[in-house]
Amino acid sequence: MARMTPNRRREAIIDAALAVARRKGLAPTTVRDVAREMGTSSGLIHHYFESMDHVLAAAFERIAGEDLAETEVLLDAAGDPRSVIASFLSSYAPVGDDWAFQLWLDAWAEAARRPVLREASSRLNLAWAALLERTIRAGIADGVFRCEDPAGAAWRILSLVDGLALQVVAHRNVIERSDMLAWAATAAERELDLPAGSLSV
Amino acid sequence: MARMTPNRRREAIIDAALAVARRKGLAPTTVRDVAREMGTSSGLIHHYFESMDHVLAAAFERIAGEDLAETEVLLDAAGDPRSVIASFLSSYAPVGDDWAFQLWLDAWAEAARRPVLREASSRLNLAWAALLERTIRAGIADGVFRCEDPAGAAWRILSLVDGLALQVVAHRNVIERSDMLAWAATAAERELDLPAGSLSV
DNA sequence: CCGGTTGTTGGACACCTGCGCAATATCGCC
DNA sequence: GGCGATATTGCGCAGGTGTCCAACAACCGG
Repeated sequence: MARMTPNRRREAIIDAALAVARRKGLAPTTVRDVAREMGTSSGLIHHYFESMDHVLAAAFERIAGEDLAETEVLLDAAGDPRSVIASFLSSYAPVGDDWAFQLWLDAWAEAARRPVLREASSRLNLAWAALLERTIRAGIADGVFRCEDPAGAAWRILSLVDGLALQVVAHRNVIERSDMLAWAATAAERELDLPAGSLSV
Repeated sequence: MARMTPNRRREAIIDAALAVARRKGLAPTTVRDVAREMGTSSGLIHHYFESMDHVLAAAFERIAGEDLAETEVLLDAAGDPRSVIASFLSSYAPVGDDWAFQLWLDAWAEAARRPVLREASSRLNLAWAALLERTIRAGIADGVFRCEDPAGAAWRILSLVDGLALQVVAHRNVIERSDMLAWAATAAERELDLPAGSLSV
């Protein structure tokens, strides 16, 4: 295959790993899968990554990091903290056969067995909570929200949304996306002392 | 190995599978692991189970079902719905190197790839939500709780607790067990219109 | 006591896994 | 243009996986 500079090749490997992981999940993605996806040999992957764990961690970090960055842009763009929370909730709710959240499920389960993945996953989860807390504090400063414990509220909202999304993705027939949205909105409104219905679209 | 009646052998296989899964998680538990744990040959397992997926699903169902049954006894024993909720929360919070909740993480992640496991997992999750809803309704009838939407409240409390426990188990350094307990109690008190602090021990 | 039913064995099968390494191909540089 | 550096190959290695099946052994009814 065409020779690439180390940086470009690293990115290409992560891209390929992500493409495969989107299709079949993080845990069952193998070296050979990634190589085939790239159209190269499998040895190449070990030339750039210490182990397969590092590849998977990098792939997961890429997609989760992108989602996080998008939401951060959203936060800086929209001046209104309430609409930031509202679109946070609706963007978090999985649509259709959404494999992005499945990657989170895989990451959480595999964290116990793959230290590198655990490191990435915990760092990204902390970043999400921090982002949420920042938004809440901004809303309090604006006088839109009222909340005694922004850090706790952030973790409660994030964990609730994780727990709900988990049901939607893992068991397709248990919770509807619309339930998730309604329930998450209700809880967030209570956390931030907003009038009922002000977070629903 | 000593010959057993079909029923006893089936149970023995599930016991052994569970013992292994407790140690290394659900996904990495293999036929040979279970056979070695039982002290028998691996062929025996396929004489009783259609596939390895069925073994794992049965093992998961056993442990999750037991936890559920224990909590159901708790509910029937303690007449006070508030103390039922309180002990639900504290029993849900993982202690130490608790691999029981790791089995839930594995089940949720593997649900997408193992239909039999998904079926068991979704059924048990529904049962947990139903149990919680029943407790809430009992509390409303007793005049202890006030809650407009018992079903929604049940799913919100359950999902929040799942989301928090997930952080405790998957990333050990992100959330402390004490945080989880405090945050879950706060949220549940709001859901059920209880005075702040009445669910903490 | 003997024959048939059936629990149990242990290895074969085909396939997959991550990883390492000598050989090869392709690049930039002098 | 040749040379050194290095990106890339392709396969081998040791080990793992679920599943299947002929053979063996223990039990139970006749």
